[in-house]
Amino acid sequence: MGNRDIICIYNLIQDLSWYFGNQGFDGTCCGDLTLVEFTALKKVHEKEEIGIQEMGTALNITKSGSSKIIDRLEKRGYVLRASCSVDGRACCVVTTDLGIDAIFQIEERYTKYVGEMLKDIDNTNVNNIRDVLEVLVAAVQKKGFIKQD
Amino acid sequence: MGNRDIICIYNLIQDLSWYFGNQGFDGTCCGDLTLVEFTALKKVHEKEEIGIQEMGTALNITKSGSSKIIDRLEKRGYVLRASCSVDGRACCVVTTDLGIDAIFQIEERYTKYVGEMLKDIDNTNVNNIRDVLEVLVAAVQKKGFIKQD
DNA sequence: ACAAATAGTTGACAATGGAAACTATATTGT
DNA sequence: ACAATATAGTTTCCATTGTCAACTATTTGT
Repeated sequence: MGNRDIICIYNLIQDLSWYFGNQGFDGTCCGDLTLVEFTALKKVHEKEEIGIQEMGTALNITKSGSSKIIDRLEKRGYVLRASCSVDGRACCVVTTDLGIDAIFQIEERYTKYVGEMLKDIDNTNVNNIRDVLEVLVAAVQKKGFIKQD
Repeated sequence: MGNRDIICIYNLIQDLSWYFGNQGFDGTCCGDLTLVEFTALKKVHEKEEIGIQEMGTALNITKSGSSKIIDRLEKRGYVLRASCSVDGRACCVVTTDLGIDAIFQIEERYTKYVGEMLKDIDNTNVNNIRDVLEVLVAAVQKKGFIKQD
């Protein structure tokens, strides 16, 4: 496994990420949400219910930051802070119907973009792309966030 | 080409991007630089010399933002604003040796991370990963930043 | 029951990037 | 050639955002 290949892979991932990261948008990124807000919303939806701190950990954000992101989502009516039946200190954040709608709409927009992006690629290769991305995401999730040294 | 595949691919790219984007770091992301600063530095290096506005366009940032990012890089001694021989209004931003060093060091750190991440994957598959990422990056660059509507 | 730990909130703060006004140089039209 | 306009970059003002640390309210351990 040549080191050059790895450097190359790293650079490609970073290039790709730029387009799907904070700066990769003209105008608003995700409807009326920022990328962090949208990512948080998706995470809430994925987990069905989630605590504030758990949310922060999942997104690599402090619990204080996480609390404020949930504030913003709640203000727009996309999530609710339900109280947790087993622990009086904790929140169970859950998505509302409006929140689920928002996810679908934003996903649709992105999917349109990705679809156009890949329109000249045939089925077999699209499957290969999906498989490779699955491997990469699994690997990166297993390894966790990039630590300082 | 099923729509489900596309949604899936989109979600995977976004997941992957999170780890290589702004939030995907514990502590500082790129030595003493932020991700935007590092990306800008790499772009200057790649282009040999680049104007402030061109930089902004490449990164999808306003020229005002771009100017400030270059300020920060110049303050650390990583780039220089040279005057442009053909246009007295323009800057030719160029990297210094210190800047090139910084790129190498940061790249090394990331490469170590990616190498560990992929250590259980054999050569053939690593090549496949590289090829797929090349296709994706080419496609996304061709399509450009995600527009509103 | 009391001390320590934990979940979440809040206020103060620093960093960052955009909009718009500004300076200086280039280009264009007559 | 010269006035008008366009363009590259800078700067000021501003809103947004996320962190730190202090705080409240529960829960857990002994």
